[in-house]
Amino acid sequence: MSQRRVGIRATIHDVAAQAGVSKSLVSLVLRDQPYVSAEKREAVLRAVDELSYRPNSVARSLASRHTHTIGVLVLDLHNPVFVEILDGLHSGADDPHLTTLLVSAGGDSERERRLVLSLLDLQVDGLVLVGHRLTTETVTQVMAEKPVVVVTRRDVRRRGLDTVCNDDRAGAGLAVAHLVELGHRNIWHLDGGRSAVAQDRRLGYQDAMQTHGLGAHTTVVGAGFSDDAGWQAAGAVLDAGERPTALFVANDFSALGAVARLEQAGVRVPADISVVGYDGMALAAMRRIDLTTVAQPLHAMGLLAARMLSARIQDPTRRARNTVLRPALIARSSSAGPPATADARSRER
Amino acid sequence: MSQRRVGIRATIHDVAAQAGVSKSLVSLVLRDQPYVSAEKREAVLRAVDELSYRPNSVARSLASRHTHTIGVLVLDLHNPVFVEILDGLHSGADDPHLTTLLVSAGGDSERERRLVLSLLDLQVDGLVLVGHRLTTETVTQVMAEKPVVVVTRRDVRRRGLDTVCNDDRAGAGLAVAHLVELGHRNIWHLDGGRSAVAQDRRLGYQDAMQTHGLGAHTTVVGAGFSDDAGWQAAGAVLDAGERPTALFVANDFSALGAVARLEQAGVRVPADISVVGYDGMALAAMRRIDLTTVAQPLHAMGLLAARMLSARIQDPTRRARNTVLRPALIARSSSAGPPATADARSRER
DNA sequence: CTGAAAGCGCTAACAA
DNA sequence: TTGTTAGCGCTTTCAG
Repeated sequence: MSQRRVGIRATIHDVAAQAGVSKSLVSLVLRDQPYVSAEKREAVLRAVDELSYRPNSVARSLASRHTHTIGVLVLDLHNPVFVEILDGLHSGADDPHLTTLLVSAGGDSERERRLVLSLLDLQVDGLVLVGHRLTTETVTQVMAEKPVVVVTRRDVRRRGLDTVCNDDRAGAGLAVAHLVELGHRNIWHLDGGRSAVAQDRRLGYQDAMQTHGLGAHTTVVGAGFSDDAGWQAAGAVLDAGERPTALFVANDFSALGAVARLEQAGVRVPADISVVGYDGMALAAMRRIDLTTVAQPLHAMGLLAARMLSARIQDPTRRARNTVLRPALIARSSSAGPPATADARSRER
Repeated sequence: MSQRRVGIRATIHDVAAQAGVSKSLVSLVLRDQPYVSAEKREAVLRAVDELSYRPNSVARSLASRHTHTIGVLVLDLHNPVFVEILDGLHSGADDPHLTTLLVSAGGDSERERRLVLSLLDLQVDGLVLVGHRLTTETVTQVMAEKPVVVVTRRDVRRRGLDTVCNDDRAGAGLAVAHLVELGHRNIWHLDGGRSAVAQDRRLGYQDAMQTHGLGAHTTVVGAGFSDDAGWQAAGAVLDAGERPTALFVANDFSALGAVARLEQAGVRVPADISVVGYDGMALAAMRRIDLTTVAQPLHAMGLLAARMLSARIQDPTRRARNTVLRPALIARSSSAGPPATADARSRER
């Protein structure tokens, strides 16, 4: 048995020596190529086992020009929405020979750029951007090197860029329809700010209000996507002369902040004001929270992104698709009918 | 100007040709080595720029035997506790030349093993395990190849394994002390199950109760680390003949589940029963939640792990440390004094 | 079926 | 200072 220093990995060379064959033969066996005699194959496998040999994937990549590795940039690991997309991504990339490398810069554009370039330098076979703050220029540059799929954003439009999103406008429509169906008419929107996603949800809200003949009640209060933003905006709602009976909030976190503010002011949810969020993060289903929300098909989005990427890696000439998935409303205990008015109460008798 | 096919990256060879120097000279310039004349350096840099050359780090690693890359295995990205540790890790590894590769298998031991081995095959310079479900055997095998730091677990004890944890027993003591100080005597514990961490917190609770002369009230209800586990266990508490005035729960998620169950039964928190969690995840600070908790210094733990790893990469012979950080109690609105008894009320006059 | 030989793109002595 | 020469560990023709 050949003697090796501890801590130093055996190489294909050691295995070849141990098995009494050539390097190439070992390589063939390891890559499951046909045309290797049973005896030799067995000898090689035995040597591999004895030496606990594992191929050096750096060397392998250098020679073979592909790494069986995909890189994933995540905008923000603190946001469960993205993490749930990652779950889908993992189930769509469950080939045991495929390694998924995650990277995140917490939304810092410059750091994101560096990380993505590092991934490229590591020769990943493709990239998934689960949300990002990259410049259009950087995205273009990256696409020129490797296949890229973008999830949740569709504002960066480039020929050849695959995207997976949910239909934010339609989703906002679902929220409004749900509330209208419960009997609400005075429905306000706490918006998400200036991002493309926030804008779509706002437009969806406005459209839907119009459609339901509620144009006169359309009211947008500036908020944001954070707990705190929802808290502040709800404060503004409370200060308004006339109060709505329902709030459609741009995302779940903000909705939670809004609920907290309302309850703190003694306004009951949903008895006095109903609240509907957006995203459908698993957290919203927690018993303590139990928020009605428009759920994006997060898992499906991740899964699809993984499939689109591998299709593109297989066939780089494949035509890029912009896939838009339909969200679904999940009714929970933060929404109910509007408080009965004296008028309504008398009619109920 | 040399002609290259699109989509194909320039190599050091192209740069050398373009600049009219040798490959080695380019390499020297790129690695900021001294002893390169200003003119040549400039010529190289210009060529690099013109060709948008970026070194292939796979080739670089193969030749130089190190990758400037560290691998991080995360037990569960859905748990904010781990994500907050990651934040610390990133700030401790903020060298722009260092890339941190994240990998997660959602607690699947076998997949974790494969991922960690992949990372090793990619020749990462070191590994951080932020929670893990690896067997002791796998950890030992991994340590034999590269420096490893384990965060949050200290049950796998190996010479040469660095670990960073918080002091769970002391933390449990803080929770009990807080409640005792508020006037509680009948304090129960909803535990976290059989893991080493859960056990430490349980033991810490039991010790502390003893210390405060409350041994007779010591009651442990089996629960777990999830929202749902807390919900169930709180149900059991409600069904008990005599009820405690305070609950110390094994972690924040479980505590949230418990609070939800109590409130659903009309038991007010903290008016009727106080609840203290453990971990100090940022989520617990959300307005809607506002949970009193024993906070681990998550950021510091991550930061420290990063520093320990780089120290170990620098000097592999460095003696391993088992660092235990002190947690701190954060009082929020889920804890208050016990409900005044008739007796106490009369005394208050 | 098997082995020899030529790289993959870069670093690292060693000369010059 | 700069260029030449060997590899790093593996894959991949191409003979045999």
